[in-house]
Amino acid sequence: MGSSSGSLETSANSHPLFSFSSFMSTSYSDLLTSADEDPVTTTTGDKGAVGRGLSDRIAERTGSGVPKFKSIPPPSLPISPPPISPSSYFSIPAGLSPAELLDSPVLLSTSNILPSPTTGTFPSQGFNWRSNSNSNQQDVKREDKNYLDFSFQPQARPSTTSASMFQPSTTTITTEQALRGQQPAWSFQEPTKQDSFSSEKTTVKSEFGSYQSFSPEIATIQTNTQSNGNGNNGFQSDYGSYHASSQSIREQRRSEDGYNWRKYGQKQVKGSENPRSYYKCTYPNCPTKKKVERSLEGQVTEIVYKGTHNHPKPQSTRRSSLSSSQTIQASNPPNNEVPDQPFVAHGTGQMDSVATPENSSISMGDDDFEQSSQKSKSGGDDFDEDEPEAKRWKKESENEGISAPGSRTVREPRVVVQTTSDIDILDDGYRWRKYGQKVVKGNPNPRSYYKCTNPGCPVRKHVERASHDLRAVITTYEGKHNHDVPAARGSGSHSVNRPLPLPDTTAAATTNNNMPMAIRPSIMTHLPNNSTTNPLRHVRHPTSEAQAAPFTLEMLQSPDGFGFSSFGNSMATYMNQPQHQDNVFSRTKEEPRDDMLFESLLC
DNA sequence: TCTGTTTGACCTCTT
DNA sequence: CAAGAGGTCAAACAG
Repeated sequence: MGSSSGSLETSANSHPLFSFSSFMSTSYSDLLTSADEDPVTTTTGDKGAVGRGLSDRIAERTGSGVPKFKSIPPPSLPISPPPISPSSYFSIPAGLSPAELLDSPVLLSTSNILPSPTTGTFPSQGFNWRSNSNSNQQDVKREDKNYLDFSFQPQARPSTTSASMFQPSTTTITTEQALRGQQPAWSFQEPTKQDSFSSEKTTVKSEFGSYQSFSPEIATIQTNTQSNGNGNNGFQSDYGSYHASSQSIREQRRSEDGYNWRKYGQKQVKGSENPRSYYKCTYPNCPTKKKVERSLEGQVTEIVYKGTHNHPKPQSTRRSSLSSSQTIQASNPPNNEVPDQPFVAHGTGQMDSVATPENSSISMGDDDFEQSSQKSKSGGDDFDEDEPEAKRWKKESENEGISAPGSRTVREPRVVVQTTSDIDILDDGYRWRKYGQKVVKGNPNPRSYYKCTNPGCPVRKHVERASHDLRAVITTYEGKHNHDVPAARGSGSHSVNRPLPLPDTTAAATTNNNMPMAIRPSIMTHLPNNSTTNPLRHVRHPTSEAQAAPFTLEMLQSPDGFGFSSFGNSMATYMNQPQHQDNVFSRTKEEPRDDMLFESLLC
């Protein structure tokens, strides 16, 4: 994985498997038709089927149609695309689990994705994201169906999936964040077309909103780790093949992420109209849990994982096409300790169709290909998952201000998908356990609260995105580590990549660009020249010598506009927020506001 | 009968 | 210390 984001982007531009510019400047029908006709976008290898509708292909392969799932929403839900609001970032289609997006290669695209505010992790994966329409939704406009048939081929990269490309312990990935990462993944062919892009942003949102008209169950995220986009490397997704497997609907619904979950509770949380459901992994003694918030439309609005699976992904017949899965995993022996599953190549729209980033494996393709994406121990998470403290989920989130209460069809589309593990190896080298999250006054963005997991260490920190610029991540430290930086887990290179100690936290608070960039090993693997090529500059955290009191302001930004610039532009556009290139290139101009932000945060 | 979901009650933690 | 909120339990229920 020697590919830097630069090379990736270059590749993407050279081979715009998915040209966002064209995407934005043409009708979706044209685009998708074109995309379908474009051999490059054919990732299944079944080129003959590409140009046809999903339902056709399914019908052809299965002799019937798209299997109906338990929770197929009413056909053609007349959910109009949410109006764009300043706080609207993205709308996950009702059927397309945000987690799927989250776990989809799109969101894990390396080139320009924002790292987790806490981990600074840059998941990476070349892929194709193929989302298809439901044959059951015959009344859905063809155009929309075509749209759902698009492919993302954000970047070209070697077919080899490096285990270290992934960060099993990566946590707290929000859809917002992930989606921003997604944007640049759409291979912006011509930065000069940003204006047109901007002008189309509404369309983009609308189109995504149109997802809601589809049954999520048919959404297929197609993953392709191949660089050429021909999808011949075996890590392919094919909806038809996937459904050709004769697994039961129930089984599909239950274990889209490869794990089996049992719902053990549901609560109506304050500040949200969405009920929160609690799930446990059904594997004996597996401590993994997840909680899922769904909108009234059934749209997943938040998913928070807790814990790490202590078992391999179930290899039961419940999984589709076991053989393929086994094949993949044979080449990538499952980490029993931390099964991986970052991607769900084919989603059913069920919230179960998600993968825990910290335990992810690639669930790819027609045969439910699964590939342990993180075989290195860089994210091995050798922590004790069962320790008492991990038993709690403390105030994970309060999403007031995130979703607009009282409105079903026009609720704030900002979907926050959080995936957390109990303990994170953050990019500062220390291990942190998230113990809470809250939306604080003055900032609509939730603040993640972490504490150092080292026994007796009092250090805590909280991380949040600046209200004025989501690319700005503010990390506030409290206390001083009474221990050294823990040894890297499994990766000898980890220590090498440890963040450079900051002389003091003030420096950290004021540094924005060109700061030493601490990148986790996995990142390093594909961003060898991260200091210059990585689009995201995540300022280092203070070390044990410099955390006594302080606040650290971390800014995610691109000093050179490389990669990230397109990200910034795209994101700003996508978010429909007036933060364009100025923000991208002139972060320092906002520092005064950062001070103000701090003040507000301290209140 | 089994498995999973629902839901009210209870527990724990934070404020 | 109390109140409120979130998380979990477990009996009842459904398929």
